[in-house]
Amino acid sequence: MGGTFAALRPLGRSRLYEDVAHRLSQFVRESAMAPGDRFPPERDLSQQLSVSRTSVRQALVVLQAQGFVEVRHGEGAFLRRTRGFGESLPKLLERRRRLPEVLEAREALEVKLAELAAARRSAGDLLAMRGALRVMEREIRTGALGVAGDADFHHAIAVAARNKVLSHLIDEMALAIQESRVESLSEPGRPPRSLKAHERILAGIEARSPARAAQAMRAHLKEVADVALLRWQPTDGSDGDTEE
Amino acid sequence: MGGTFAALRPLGRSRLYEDVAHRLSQFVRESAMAPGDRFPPERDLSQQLSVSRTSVRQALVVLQAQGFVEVRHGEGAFLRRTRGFGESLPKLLERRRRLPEVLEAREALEVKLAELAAARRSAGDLLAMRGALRVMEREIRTGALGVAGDADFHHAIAVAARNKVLSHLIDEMALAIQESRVESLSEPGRPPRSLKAHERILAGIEARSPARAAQAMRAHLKEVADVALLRWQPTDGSDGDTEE
DNA sequence: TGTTGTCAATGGTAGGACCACTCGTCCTCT
DNA sequence: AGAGGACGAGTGGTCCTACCATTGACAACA
Repeated sequence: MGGTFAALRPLGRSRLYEDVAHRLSQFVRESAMAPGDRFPPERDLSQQLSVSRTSVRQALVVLQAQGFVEVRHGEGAFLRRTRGFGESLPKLLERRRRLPEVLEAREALEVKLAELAAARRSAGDLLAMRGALRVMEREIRTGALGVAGDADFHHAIAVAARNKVLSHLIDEMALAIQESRVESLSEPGRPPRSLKAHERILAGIEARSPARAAQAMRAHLKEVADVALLRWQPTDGSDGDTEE
Repeated sequence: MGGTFAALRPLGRSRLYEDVAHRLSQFVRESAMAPGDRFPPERDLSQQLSVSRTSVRQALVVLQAQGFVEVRHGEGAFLRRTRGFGESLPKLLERRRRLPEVLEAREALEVKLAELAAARRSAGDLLAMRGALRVMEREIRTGALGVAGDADFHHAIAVAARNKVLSHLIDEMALAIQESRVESLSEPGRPPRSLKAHERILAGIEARSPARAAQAMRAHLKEVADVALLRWQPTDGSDGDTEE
């Protein structure tokens, strides 16, 4: 195939509204806007950036969905918060190298979820968890990795924790976590031990012991992290981010 | 003023693209779409929903920014994940009554941040934290609550933790946390004790002791939660959500 | 058989028209 | 002079239409 030429890489054009959003984030910084301040009118932005109003609006719609701006009909668009303006989690997670950070965040959330689940779980929640483990067990017995049962189990815990905010946060990282899950369970001999770990977590939740459940979850994720990190550390070194 | 009539409440019209996004989430559920499946073309959706293509596109842009769909030029829009489809954290947090959930999520994240900060903080990070506490101390001395210094301190910890994913998650909740911060510091006698708690956290981070830092943060947030919850519990009872 | 050109399907952007909401201004009536 | 209301400019919300850009499939061709 010969050499790979950097100049001939895919060229992946970004969407215009993303560029606009990026420009707006620059504007926020450079003009030292503070929360509550108003943005220039859409028509002005459209003209100054030489793009259609449509594109400006799409950018604003995104920024609003992310909670960075608030658009009020008849009044204008206002800055809500400055920190991390324009950065979205999906974008952040798509850039690889994030593995260690994802695992740390996952631990923070899932340990708490397990703790809460132990305190609040209903009988139905336990049923869901047991069902998930049975699925995982059957998967493993038939030679599969057990990713489906694994995912179901953790999700059942999230449900049992009765906290939509935490559930939402873990869902936001779902794709990235799924990757690390597959990664981890692909390690020879890992699935059965993972199943055992899950059973210990379940035991803690079943016994309504937040401390035990949390501890078991922490230990479980610690193992996952160790397996995953061994694979990714060597490739690492610099961060890979494109800072300005 | 007489009685309040539910039928005459502000009428707050939602934006059309939000309705469209909501319809799409219904569609995802009812048609039992699975990740990877393709949505109908924009033009079709536009016609079937009797809205302009513009509105459909805005909805898709939002869903894409939230990581629920992936739109590929020339191919179509594809479902990425199903869980929590269409729900956004800002929307979730705007609906009040979320206080307890926010505090639980905050604890999960900040305890981990403190732990990581203790392991990774640089000398500069310590400077930032001390600076924040000095600001808070001066605020209190001049009769203010110390919210600015408080916020700065926690942010300095997030920076020192060197984890952009966790930082991003905490930033997403920044507004809601700020509310609880004000709430908490408004309690008579609270600011000075909060300052003391911060100093204990700083001591743990300074000593590079993740365990102590985490424990101090946990204790601090426990106090915050106790103060806040006493005020909100009475009003509580049902969840306040509008489930279908 | 493999290569290439073509075309239909689909998303991306532009521009203009018009509607809806907000707020300040100015006029009118008392 | 003050209160109330009419009006209009500014700004976001939606629609429509045309056209560009990318992709994938299929047919035509060598």
